[in-house]
Amino acid sequence: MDKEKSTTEKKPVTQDEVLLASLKLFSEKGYFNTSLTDIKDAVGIKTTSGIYQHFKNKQAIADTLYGNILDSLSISIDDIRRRNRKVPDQLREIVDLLFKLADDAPEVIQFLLVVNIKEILPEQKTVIDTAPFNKMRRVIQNGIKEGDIRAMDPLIAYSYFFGIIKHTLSLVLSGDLPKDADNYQSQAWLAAWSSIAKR
Amino acid sequence: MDKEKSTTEKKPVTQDEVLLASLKLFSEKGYFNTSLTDIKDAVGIKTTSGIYQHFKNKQAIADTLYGNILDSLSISIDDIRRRNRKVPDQLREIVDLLFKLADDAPEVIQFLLVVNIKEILPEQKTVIDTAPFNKMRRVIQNGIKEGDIRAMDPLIAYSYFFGIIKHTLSLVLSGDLPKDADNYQSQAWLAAWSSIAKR
DNA sequence: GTCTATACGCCGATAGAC
DNA sequence: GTCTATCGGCGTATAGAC
Repeated sequence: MDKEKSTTEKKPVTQDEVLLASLKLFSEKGYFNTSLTDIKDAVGIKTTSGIYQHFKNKQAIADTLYGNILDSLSISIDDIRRRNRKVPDQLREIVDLLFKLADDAPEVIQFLLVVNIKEILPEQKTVIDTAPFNKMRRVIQNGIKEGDIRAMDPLIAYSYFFGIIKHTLSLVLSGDLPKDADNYQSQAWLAAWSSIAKR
Repeated sequence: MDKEKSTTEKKPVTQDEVLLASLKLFSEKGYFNTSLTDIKDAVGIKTTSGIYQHFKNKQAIADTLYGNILDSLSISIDDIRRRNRKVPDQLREIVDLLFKLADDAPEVIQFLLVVNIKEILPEQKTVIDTAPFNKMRRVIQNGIKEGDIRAMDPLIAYSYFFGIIKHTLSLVLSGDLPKDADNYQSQAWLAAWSSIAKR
């Protein structure tokens, strides 16, 4: 369980190393099953003290982790919206992104979808009140206005569309769907889009 | 959910009282944010010792809670399948049940959907490997065989159908969708069913 | 920035009287 | 079955030397 580095390497532990190791552990075992001792081991230092150089406490790690992930997601979505004019294309690329992340950086998606942020950080905003998710809702709102998506409460549309996407990703991450996310993407996109598209 | 304990008994704390209080706390604050002290307070005894009369440890509480909920769900689904011959009707009634529970016993749905059982009980089966969920999958399999549902991997169909249902219920439970679950039911059912129905 | 050392609160859990 | 009392331990966090 402990990954020791028998090699003697100097380790200036950076903030990013701590974040990376924590993300991995949190997504594998859960926040509450991860102690600072675990993190310190994963990072390769002898005591937990080094961690406190970068973070006030354990919560702060989860907090910045969460913030970073949301920020990067937010930026990606901005980029997608800039590059695509039509709403269906925008949504399609967002789905692309999420499925690609599920294969390439599963910890990120795991953290986003499975970890219950309210339980860890009671003061944090609900996922749904964060920048990237607001942007997704705005995309959907535009889709309704432009007539690509059926007239309905945007939040409901969001719920259907991402319900299918998230649930599929969840089953992939848990291993219940055995292949890579990539294999389920186009089908899932179609189902999700059909559930809100004007017919 | 609970075994019938239909009385107004006096002081002695029953197993069901502990289960009920724990369910409430777990679904409100999360398993790890709930201490035995919290449970003992909720139950109205002075020390945690009483709890150990009924349960070996804290995990055992969550374990039997989980088992009870799954059992009762399983029984309900059996009942639904017995009363309805056609697959769409069966699914419709399952959705009925889940939405009704979300309004009448939100803790139960919260526990089922939001609580990550693997984090609490690493030895437990995935939700998807439990009796009630297997039965739901079997319903879907039948639907495919009988031609009501499109030909596809049953697990994928499950993912789409319940992705929409679960996500909608999640948003209701979190308060992001402001009204009672009841208000979103028929629309959600239609979207979920359309996502897998033969067209 | 990393170490040694240490503090200490909280929680889960047990023993034994009533 | 509930109480009093208590224990061990883990996990978080700090102080201060290097």
